[in-house]
Parts: sequence; C-alpha cells; structure tokens
Amino acid sequence: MLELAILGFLFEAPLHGYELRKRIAALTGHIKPVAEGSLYPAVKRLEKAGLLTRETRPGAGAAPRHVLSLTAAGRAELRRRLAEPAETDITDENRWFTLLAFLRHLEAPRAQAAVLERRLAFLSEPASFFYSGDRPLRAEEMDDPFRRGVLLIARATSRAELAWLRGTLAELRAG
Amino acid sequence: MLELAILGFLFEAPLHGYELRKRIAALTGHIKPVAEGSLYPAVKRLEKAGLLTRETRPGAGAAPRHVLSLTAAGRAELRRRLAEPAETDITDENRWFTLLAFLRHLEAPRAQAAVLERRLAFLSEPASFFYSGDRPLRAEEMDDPFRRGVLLIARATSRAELAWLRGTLAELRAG
DNA sequence: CAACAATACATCGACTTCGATGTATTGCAA
DNA sequence: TTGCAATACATCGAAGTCGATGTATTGTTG
Repeated sequence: MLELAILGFLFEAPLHGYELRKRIAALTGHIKPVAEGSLYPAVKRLEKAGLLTRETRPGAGAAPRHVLSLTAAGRAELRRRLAEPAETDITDENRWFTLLAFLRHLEAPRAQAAVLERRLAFLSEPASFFYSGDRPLRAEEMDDPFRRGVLLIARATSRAELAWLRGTLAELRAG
Repeated sequence: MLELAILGFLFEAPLHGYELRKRIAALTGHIKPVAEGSLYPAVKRLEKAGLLTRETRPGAGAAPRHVLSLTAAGRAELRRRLAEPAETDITDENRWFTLLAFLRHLEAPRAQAAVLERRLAFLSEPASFFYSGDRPLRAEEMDDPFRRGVLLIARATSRAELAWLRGTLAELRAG
C-alpha cells in the first residue's frame, strides 16, 4: 500500500521525500498514518529495485533535497500493480482506496473496468462478519447493538459502492 | 487488532488454537486474512504476558489440543483495550470493526458511549482523501471518476455510521 | 532576540507479520 | 486403496513497520 502510493505520486510528478511524505499523509494519514521510519526504507527498496532514481539538489531547506523520479521500469511497475492487484488490494478498503486513487494512470478503460469488476465480484459474494453455523447473519438478527452497527455500516457502504461501480462500469464501456 | 480478537473470543469461551483461528477468519478473514504464522506467536506473547493460560488435553484430532483460557489479567486487559483504544483503533475501519465486535464486553454503558463518542468526533472532523491546498475536496469537484468514487463511498459510509452512532448513543444514555 | 515550529533528511533496534514448511491423524471420495 | 481435505498443532527466516532519536537550517512569533 505504501509502495503503491509512492509509485502513484511519483508517476504524477518527481518529488522529494518530504513532499512525498506530506502527500501520503493527506491521502491516508487521517485513517492510518505512515511513519517516516517506514517511508525512507520503502523508497530505498524501490530505488534498489530500479523503479526510481534519486537526484541530489542543493536544497532550499536545511538538508539537500533528494528529488525522486520514477524510471521507465517504475512506471511499468505501477501499471502492473494497478492492473494485477493482489487479493487484499481488492478486499481491504484501505488498500482498495489507495488503488482507486491512482487507477486513472492505467490508461486502457478495459483494464480499469476489469479491476472494478473484481471489486464488484467481491462485494457480490454473500459474506458477513458474523455467522450462525455457515449462514451469514443479517443486521436484523443481531441482538448486540455494536455488532448490528458493524453490519448496518457495512451494508450502507456496500450499497453505495455497488451503485457507483455499476455506473462507472457502464461509463467505461460506453467509452 | 489480532490480539484484540484473540482476547475478545477467549473472553466469551475457552477455545483451542484451531477454533480460534476459524473464528478470527470468519470475523475479518474475508477482508484481511490472518496467517497462522501470526496467530501462534501472538498467542505465545499473550501467554507470556500472563493474559491467557494453556491446558493440554488429549485431543480428538491429530495433535493434542491446547485449550486457551483468559486469566483474570487477560479479562482486565481486554476491558482496558476496549475502554482506552489507540487512535488508529478509532480511525482505521478494520480495527474499529474489530473493536465494535467485542465492545459489548465493556459492561458500563457510559464507557461504551465514551468510545462511540470518540468515533463520532473523528467522523465529524472535516477530512478528505484529496485536497486543494488545505481545503478538502468534495466528490462533486473531482474530475477523476475513481477518486470521485472514493469520496462518494466514504460519504455514504460516514452518513450511515453517524446515524447509527447517534441512535445508539441515545439508547445508551436512555439506559 | 530567543525559542520553537517547520523543513528536510536519515538511521536503528525492537517488534510484528508473512509465507513456506513440517508433523501427524481422521475421514471421505475417487 | 489411495490420495486428498480437514483437523490440530508449530517453527523459521525474510521482510516490513514503528517509535525514538539525531542533525541542521529557515522562518515566525512572543
């Protein structure tokens, strides 16, 4: 998720680490903040893998700025990660939202639609957080108000997302 | 999140590891599966901390069952984690849902309400995933259909949850 | 003019998690 | 009857993440 965000932001423009950090904080920081101690090693990993390059410039600030840019391999890798997301990128909302934030960089509408369809399939499966034997329980069946809340909120999210998915898929197909 | 689920399920009844694994999978597995390689070390940690005990019984299955039970300290620790959740337990939906699944074990309605109020405060803050300068952007302002989707879905979730929170808080206060 | 926040890096050890692998038994289906 | 799925543990190394800490400069505010 962190790496996807780094690749996604750098795809849009070269940035130095501090700016990248601020953009990631704006994107997902209110939900799940990313520590600096995670960001710099992640940048290093991607650099080592040849996905980005670092150019040192005598900075306006204190330390010299390291401007980070994606390489051709890095741009290809972003597109690959967007086109072939892992299962948890589809199911985990945090990851899914991060993916959606950069899905525009996947140029082919067909490929974009294919990703949305995976999410559609996931949301269409009968699933719950709570079961009676094998049967998923509905909100109305829960006595516990807190567990009922989980199901009510999940249902509202699911409905809104299914409506949006169907509409957007129709638009993508129309062209 | 994993530790909270372990404490939560064992609070309800003593279980052996395999059963615990299945319950955790049912609760959150469709969204974010937990590897066995995470579960057993987590159980060990909690055991070492004196929060649970392990009783070996000649099992019906292959290996002998290790029945896990919470100690008094373990029960107290669950209540403490429910009453004083970390900030990300409030903001991250995965963690928040796990917390809600066990919030009934916090006996005092006052304490339950206090936790819901923290979530209410978080959801009431003006926040977005996307900004123009400092100003959070609304769904209607987004050109990118995917980013618009993120905001539309988040808004639907937020509305449903706020309605549920207000209703449940009223009930808790009414007694 | 002193203190502090913000800018701009970076590292380190501790801890957590993951994926792979291993052991052994029961029961069912091909 | 052979093999596979399910039951029921468990470990190990690799990798990732976090929180704390450190350095140095600029700009702002009291």
